[in-house]
Amino acid sequence: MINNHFRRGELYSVINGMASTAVARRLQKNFRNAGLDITIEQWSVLYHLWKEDGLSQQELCVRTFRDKPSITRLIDNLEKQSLVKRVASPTDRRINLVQLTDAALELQHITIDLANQTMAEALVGVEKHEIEMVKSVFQRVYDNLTMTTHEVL
Amino acid sequence: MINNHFRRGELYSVINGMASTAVARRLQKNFRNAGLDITIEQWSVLYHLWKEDGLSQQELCVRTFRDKPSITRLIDNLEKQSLVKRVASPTDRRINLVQLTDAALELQHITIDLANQTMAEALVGVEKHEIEMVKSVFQRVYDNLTMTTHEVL
DNA sequence: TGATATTAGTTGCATAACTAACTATATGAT
DNA sequence: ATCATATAGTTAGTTATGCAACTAATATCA
Repeated sequence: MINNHFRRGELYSVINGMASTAVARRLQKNFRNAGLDITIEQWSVLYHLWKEDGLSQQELCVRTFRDKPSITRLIDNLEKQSLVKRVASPTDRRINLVQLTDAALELQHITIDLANQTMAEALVGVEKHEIEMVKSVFQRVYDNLTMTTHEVL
Repeated sequence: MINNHFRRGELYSVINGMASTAVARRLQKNFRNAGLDITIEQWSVLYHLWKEDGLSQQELCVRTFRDKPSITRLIDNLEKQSLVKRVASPTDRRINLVQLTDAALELQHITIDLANQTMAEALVGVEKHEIEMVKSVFQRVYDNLTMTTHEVL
């Protein structure tokens, strides 16, 4: 019974443990070795802006699964490094549109190559269908938790 | 080609994104709602001590995938809350053995139940064999990265 | 034995996370 | 038009993470 408890308790560490920590650290190290002075968290924000420039901070919260203060400070730090700038929305002055600078556009290909390379290293010996299954499981986990959150609130 | 890049880049967010964030937040919220004033990181340390009490800080680093300063400060905070105490090893005075207090022993069943309950919510609609596959994939990812780390260093 | 290297743990610094409380702007109801 | 409410973003406080540099204790070996 205790054994059963522990086995299930370990599921948390599976989802939130060794693999994600190891991948994050390796990606950060690969950035650093390439002389890139950005964190993976900053990179993940840039990543969404490369897909669609000029997103609001609120929209970045949704897409990166972060809360508002986290995005505020990530944008602060990205702005310090002149990688993005905040531009007030012309139609709603509450909204900051976050826009990439030329410096950030230059980082795109290098960093995405590094991310691909890192994931390739990480996924040696993992089949395509296994990756799809992990994605699908995680999508269900996310849906389970966010849907019940809304119910509960 | 850019599309291909982006699709692969997204793998990082799969491993380190929505699902793990959502599970961590839910577990933390469930602790809080139960009046438990510990963080999930503190809980993850206690979890390993419940399995084996009196581990050294170094051993806790290995088991929780954290670096030494992280463990130092987690133990600091756990000690402030009187959940663990540091005891110098009798055979090697460099080593701190971390021992659970009675207060921590009392938390064990409640928090493990909450973790089980949280994982049960998270895993609704996920088959046992899918969980096993995720575990297996993550183990390979971890091995890939830690083995090449040692090679490289 | 004595110099050197290794190991365990701590401290300082920067970034990031969550919560709660706040400001400013916009929306809606009366 | 006005007052209440909702939304976008910021600030403050606590905890956590990673790296680098440090101290203290032990191990190695010449």
